[in-house]
Amino acid sequence: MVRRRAPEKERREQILWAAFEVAARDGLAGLTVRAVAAEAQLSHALVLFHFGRKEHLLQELLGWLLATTSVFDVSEDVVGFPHALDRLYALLQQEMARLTHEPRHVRLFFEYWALGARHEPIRVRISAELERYRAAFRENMEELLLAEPATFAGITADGLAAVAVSLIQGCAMQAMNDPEHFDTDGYLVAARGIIGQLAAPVTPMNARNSSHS
Amino acid sequence: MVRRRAPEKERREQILWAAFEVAARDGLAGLTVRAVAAEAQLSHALVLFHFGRKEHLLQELLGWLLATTSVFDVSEDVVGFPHALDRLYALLQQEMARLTHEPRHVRLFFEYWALGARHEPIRVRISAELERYRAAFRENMEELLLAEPATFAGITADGLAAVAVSLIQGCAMQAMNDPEHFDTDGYLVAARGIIGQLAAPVTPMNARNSSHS
DNA sequence: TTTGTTATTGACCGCTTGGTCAATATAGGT
DNA sequence: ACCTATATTGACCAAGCGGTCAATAACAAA
Repeated sequence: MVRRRAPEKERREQILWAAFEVAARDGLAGLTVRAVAAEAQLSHALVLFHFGRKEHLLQELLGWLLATTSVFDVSEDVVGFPHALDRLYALLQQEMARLTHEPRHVRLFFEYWALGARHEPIRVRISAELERYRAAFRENMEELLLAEPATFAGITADGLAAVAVSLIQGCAMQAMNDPEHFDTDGYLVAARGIIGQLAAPVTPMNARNSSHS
Repeated sequence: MVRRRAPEKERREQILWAAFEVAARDGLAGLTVRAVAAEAQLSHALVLFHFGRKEHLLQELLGWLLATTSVFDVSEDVVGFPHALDRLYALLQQEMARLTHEPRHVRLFFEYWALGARHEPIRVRISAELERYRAAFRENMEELLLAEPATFAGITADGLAAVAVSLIQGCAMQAMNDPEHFDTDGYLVAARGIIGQLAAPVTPMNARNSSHS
């Protein structure tokens, strides 16, 4: 009926946003060309005109998701802390906060992860993103390892970074589908406590054996 | 063509197994009534005859998955160790091994988790399973907390159990889609190292400050 | 105004899906 | 052998899917 022409770039962004809305609401299973078109109030033929195939839309939505998600703005808030341990705390807390502020992005990421099992190009991109995620922690972990080489004999920075990523992913999985029953604060405290044991500077005050012997 | 009558229970199990094969191969998106029927070499009408609706098949497959998956046979191998920490090690290692021995079960569980976001009855069952999973660790964690209450001030057994579950889930997510690039052993060593810092019996040999001062 | 390019649409196609149903073959009790 | 139960099937249906295409409206350039 009412037709308004729009430049290609603008339309594509509009359609991608609509695709995200649909995927966030109905899951990737509900991401149909027609549903996206309805969300954007366009004809479904126009969506295919701009993206060629649904497959392209699916892949570009993943690109949009990875680009849009505010991953690891490590810069300002985190860098301030002098100690590596404090930066790790801040990093973890920041990521936990992101899980609760952008749950739809995180959830969609998990869905793409599952899709990646049977879809190689998507699997590759998801793996790369996870690797990028670990890399953001690795630097920090190397500092921790250097501080106390004897304690961490045999442990690699990669291993520790992977563990850090697990802490975030695992919290997301347990909390997202059951937010009122899962104690996110208790989780954060426990995670922080564990990390604290990792590399707390050894002084008489917090030395472990002060409570024994 | 060749028709053989089978008692209801037998047929249902046959169909459920076929459903698992299909879901493991093609994902829940590929779990169609017809695909299951083809896998079981039956007509698709027969599948609907025994399960009524696809919805029922989907739910019963989840039940089958949770029942079949060899979760937490804590009994024999683990109970043997006298120290809580060793039992925790064994538990973690056992679960890690399960991830690699039953990857299809684990992957399907993740897919049900994602589906649970828009499907309440499934979400409820998944949440319950995760809770059950945490409970298996909680008992162990309480022992650790009792051993050194000062070190873990403010930390709850629930929080620690959730962290333990995260270690397993996170490892699965990072490793499953990228097994040759992810260092599972390094992960396990790191996780074990972290836990070791948690509550290792304090002796001159492994006391942390032995490398300092 | 005319012309040419392109964004947009509705109609259409072939295919797959979940689900129903009458017809039929099978087994067990008598 | 007959009869009743039910397990099993192929045919059918409406709905929704991705994708194609000719027709058309909007816009910029001439």
